[in-house]
Amino acid sequence: MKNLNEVVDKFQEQGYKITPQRREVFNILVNNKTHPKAEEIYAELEARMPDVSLATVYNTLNILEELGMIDAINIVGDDSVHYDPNTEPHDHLYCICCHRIVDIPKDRHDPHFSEEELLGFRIIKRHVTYYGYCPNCREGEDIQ
Amino acid sequence: MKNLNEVVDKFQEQGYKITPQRREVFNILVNNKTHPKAEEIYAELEARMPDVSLATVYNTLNILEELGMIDAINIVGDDSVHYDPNTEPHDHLYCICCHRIVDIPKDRHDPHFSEEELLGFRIIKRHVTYYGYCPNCREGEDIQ
DNA sequence: TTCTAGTTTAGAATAATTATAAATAAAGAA
DNA sequence: TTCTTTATTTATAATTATTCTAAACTAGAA
Repeated sequence: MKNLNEVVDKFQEQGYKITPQRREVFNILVNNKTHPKAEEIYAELEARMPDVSLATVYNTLNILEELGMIDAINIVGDDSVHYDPNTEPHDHLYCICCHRIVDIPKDRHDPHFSEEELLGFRIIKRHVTYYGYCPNCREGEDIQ
Repeated sequence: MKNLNEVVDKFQEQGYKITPQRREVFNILVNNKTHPKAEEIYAELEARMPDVSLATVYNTLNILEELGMIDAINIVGDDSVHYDPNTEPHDHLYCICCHRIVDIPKDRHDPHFSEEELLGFRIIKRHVTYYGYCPNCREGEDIQ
């Protein structure tokens, strides 16, 4: 999800209508690096469209995921799904302390998976998440 | 969780009592390779102890996790937590079709992560999950 | 402008998990 | 063994994230 038009086109192409609510969700997600959950997107959306419903957010996210425009991420110890508008394969860092999710630049580590078969499985995608303490939360390091 | 005594000792060492319910949960988990969720453990437990409560299962699992005797796993598209009594670092394969989780033998792939720092994060653990179709579900391959 | 099918909305329903508080039982001490 | 203390179990209520429902609404084609 790099730009609005790309998403709008894909929606229309698939017979989904473009509503102001959906357009605003798209705006929130395009180039968003924060890996928000539905509730967070709803909070931001509600600030701009007071009468919007949470169900609409879920509905839009589900379609976006189905169309492959966002990825769902889940994190051990966090019971809501986070969404990532960057669907290029990349890994994540999660801070156990402040609960941030951070992208790991693709070139940065572990040359990325490219097999399409493993133990007889036909592989579709791979999720890699590192759990740890982010630079901010490491202050006073020896505490944790 | 390779054997009962190991778990029983650790519980007592930490001041937790050993009840028949807990002992039975341990039995279900020791050497279990199926990555069960609470509900599944409860079903098996109930067959042996009809009056047991689901809350006891959750309570026991939470302590086991806190003591590092099992790991929680979560899977995109599956909203319950699965538990892995094998706490040696290893990766997972998940079948999108039949929802099985399978261990990837450690030697089998991707020499395992050993860094303890990445982008300023102090890393505690890493989760790697491959999503795909297992050998059984691949039959009639071109369907999916 | 009209029409229709898809969408939004509020609220109910569902599912996984945690919290509560009374009844019970483990395990150490007498 | 029995007593005592404190943790545990149980049933049930509460909570949280998400999905469902059905009536009201609207995008977009004709």
